[in-house]
Amino acid sequence: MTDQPETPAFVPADLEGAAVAERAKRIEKVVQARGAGTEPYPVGFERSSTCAELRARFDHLEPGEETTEVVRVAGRLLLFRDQGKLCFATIRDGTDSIQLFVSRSVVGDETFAAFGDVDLGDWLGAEGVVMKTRKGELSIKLSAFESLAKSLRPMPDKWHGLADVDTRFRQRYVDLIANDDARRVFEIRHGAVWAIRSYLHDRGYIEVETPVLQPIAGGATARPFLTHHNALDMEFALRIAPELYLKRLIVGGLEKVFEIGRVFRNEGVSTRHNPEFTMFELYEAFTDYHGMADLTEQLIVAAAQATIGTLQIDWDGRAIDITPPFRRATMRDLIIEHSDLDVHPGVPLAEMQAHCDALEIPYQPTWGSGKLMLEIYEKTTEHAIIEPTFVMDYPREVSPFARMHRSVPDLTERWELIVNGRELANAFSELNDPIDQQRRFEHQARMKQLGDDEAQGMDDDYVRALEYGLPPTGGVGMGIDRLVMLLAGVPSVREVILFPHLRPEALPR
RNA sequence: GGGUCGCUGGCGCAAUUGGCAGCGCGUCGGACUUUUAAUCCGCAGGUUCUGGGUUCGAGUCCCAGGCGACCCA
Repeated sequence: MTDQPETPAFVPADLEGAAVAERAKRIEKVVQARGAGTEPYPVGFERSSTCAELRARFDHLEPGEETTEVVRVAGRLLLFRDQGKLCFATIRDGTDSIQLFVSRSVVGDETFAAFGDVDLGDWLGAEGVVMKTRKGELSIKLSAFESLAKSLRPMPDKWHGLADVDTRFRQRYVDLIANDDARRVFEIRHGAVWAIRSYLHDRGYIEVETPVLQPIAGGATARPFLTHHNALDMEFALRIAPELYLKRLIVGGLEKVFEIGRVFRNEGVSTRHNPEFTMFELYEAFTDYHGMADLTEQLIVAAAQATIGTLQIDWDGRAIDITPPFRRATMRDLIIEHSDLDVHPGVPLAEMQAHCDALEIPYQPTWGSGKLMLEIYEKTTEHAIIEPTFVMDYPREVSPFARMHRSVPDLTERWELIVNGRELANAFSELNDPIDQQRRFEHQARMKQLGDDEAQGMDDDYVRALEYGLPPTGGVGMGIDRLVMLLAGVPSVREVILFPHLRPEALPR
């Protein structure tokens, strides 16, 4: 420590005007506290209880009742109500909040004056007996307190909170301090992930971790982030999906595996897309895409019940019922419902292109009828599906890892689960014929050569794994972020990611 | 990538046709021993995102840029 480490000569670039003065004033309090022999950032504080524990234990007290139990609590100062010789302060810890009852006649003039010097946002440790005020508010009757961490920055508006979305996401710590809703969303997120893990653990699925750095980014259609391994002097991609590694594990005899992990896709940032997001993928031998649909329904129900306790969801002003079974309908039938067009991959290309022209859908000359069918579906149908619906049987052309349909040519055994017009999950009966897989990789490689930079790269080792034998397998992937959006009822993926990616902050000169 | 909208004290928001930049919270000072966004009195705090332009005069109109939101591709 130097002689005057607190000297406010350094002013952070984001501060101007009154904020600079406010910060300087608080730094001065730090200096004065140290001068008086008190450390504003002490090494620790031994607390006896959390706010939630106290509320559970002493909720029964009558208004005006006082116990003799001395407790020690710690929390951030949120509200301060000064009554002259008596003041009330609300502090919050990670569990709940509680009121401090601070009387000059109880704590003495010196401590009372010191307590008047605290600022909203400070972390405080408090000691006192548990009581209820005459108005019935559970409180700690303060006998002593100490600063646990002096806050140098002013809190946002105590009533309106922090509304500026830019600041909310860039300074999520402030958002979490000020906005109850922000904390609620991340509690739901935790609960949903925990519920999924718990449900699967109870049924014998094992959780694994597979490489994030991959020589070939496969298993999904997306542009990867590329990076360089110095020692090996080779390029790696950050994974766009764990899929191909998880299926290698099924080959290895792990019959029920899943992974919850970050995947990376090199695309724009928007309300719906973050370049890194959390994917849940699961593979299970001796089942198929119907089995995956049953399981997915159960996982969503488990996540909902563990977090919001209901299957009736209000998503952005729209009522959605997620009570299973969800509707299951083929893509072909759904397109007929929403557009009166009966299209499928067997329709001649020229006819499909004419449909696209009529719908003003742009397309590449290399695209076949299957890809055009998907385009027509996305344009006419997907956004109109509100209630949870498994859209079954995707064209083979757009499903390079799904197994051929057992009875309909040119289709695959694949579904996507659509809720409120958005894709929530995606599943297949997995392709396990190594010769077929080899051909599909070759087709993808040709598309890549023709300029499709989202086409799959050839993965020889994956084909080699299939040659050892992948048993009949069902697989499903679900976007955790989107599931949390559904459960929390929020419209933007940024609301469910603690630190979403934004353009670099523009600081004043 | 295109279109529309937004950016005003630390935070939340006003400002009629282009005419003295205001209010609430917070800060600072004062009153108050059972408050609940405490209340009451008073003070301070602004290069209206940045840079140009039009004008006697710009938060407001025009051009360019930055960041964000919404819609479209």
